[in-house]
Amino acid sequence: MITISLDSTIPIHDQLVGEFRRLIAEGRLKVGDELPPVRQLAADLGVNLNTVARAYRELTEAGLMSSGRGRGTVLISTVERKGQAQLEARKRVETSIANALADAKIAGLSLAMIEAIVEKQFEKYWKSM
Amino acid sequence: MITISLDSTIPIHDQLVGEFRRLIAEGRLKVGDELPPVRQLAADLGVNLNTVARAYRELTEAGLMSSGRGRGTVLISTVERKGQAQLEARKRVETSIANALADAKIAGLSLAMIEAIVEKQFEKYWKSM
DNA sequence: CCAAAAGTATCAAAGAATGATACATTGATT
DNA sequence: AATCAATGTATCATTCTTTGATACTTTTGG
Repeated sequence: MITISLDSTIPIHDQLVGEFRRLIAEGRLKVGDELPPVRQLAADLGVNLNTVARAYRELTEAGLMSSGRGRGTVLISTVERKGQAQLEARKRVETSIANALADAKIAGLSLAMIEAIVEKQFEKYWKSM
Repeated sequence: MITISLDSTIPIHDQLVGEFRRLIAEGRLKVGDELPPVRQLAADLGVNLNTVARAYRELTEAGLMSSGRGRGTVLISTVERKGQAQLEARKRVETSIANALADAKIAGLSLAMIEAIVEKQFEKYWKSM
């Protein structure tokens, strides 16, 4: 369900945050669902428990999860509409899309193929709504 | 023409590579165009010349630029269709798009707004072709 | 009430990014 | 041809980030 790349240049905790946000956006994680304990997920992935804990902390600070000693970590929201966060999100998404499309174009992918990729992702997140 | 954020979590040399790839994809950098000397761009941006040099080196290793002492750095290609690079690019683009859309959805952006953002970027790169 | 399980805190170690400085090569000017 | 300025490159130090090892605290279940 969660996959990471140990030899990627992007930090593991960032990858983990991305994976969980993906699961949330896909609707495969619902409010009330419990996340695996940090030790268990860390062991499964072969990383340190602090790395997983950091990901959980960032998700918690984003208002998506709630963590507590002994209690575990649970999803409490699937959206973070924190006031002006939407404006920042807009810019962030814009540059992410721009970078991805530039990457694709320079790699020589055809316009049709790129459109297919984008369409596929849209359907993944908004098909059943 | 090139803008970076000094307090972003993403490394400056990565930002620079992204900026140049964007300029290439937009068609604002053409084959034969010379890039600014590392010292000049570094001074303009307020960073170390090694940071710029590293970005140039990565772009050179990608087959897009050609650098040499005394000569400077020049754009030699706008595409890198290195055999199996397209397959890797496909995956990379797919996860980039997935992450961006998940980010947007969780931030509470409307589907219409996200579609507008994506459409705008497509036009930027493929309008005049 | 106790023990197991969970997240948290602290500190060390490893690695990456950035900076300071010196070097080597090219090209233009004379 | 000689020289010099301009350019990328190499080397090393420094700072910051990430990751790891370990101990601590809190909750829950029996």
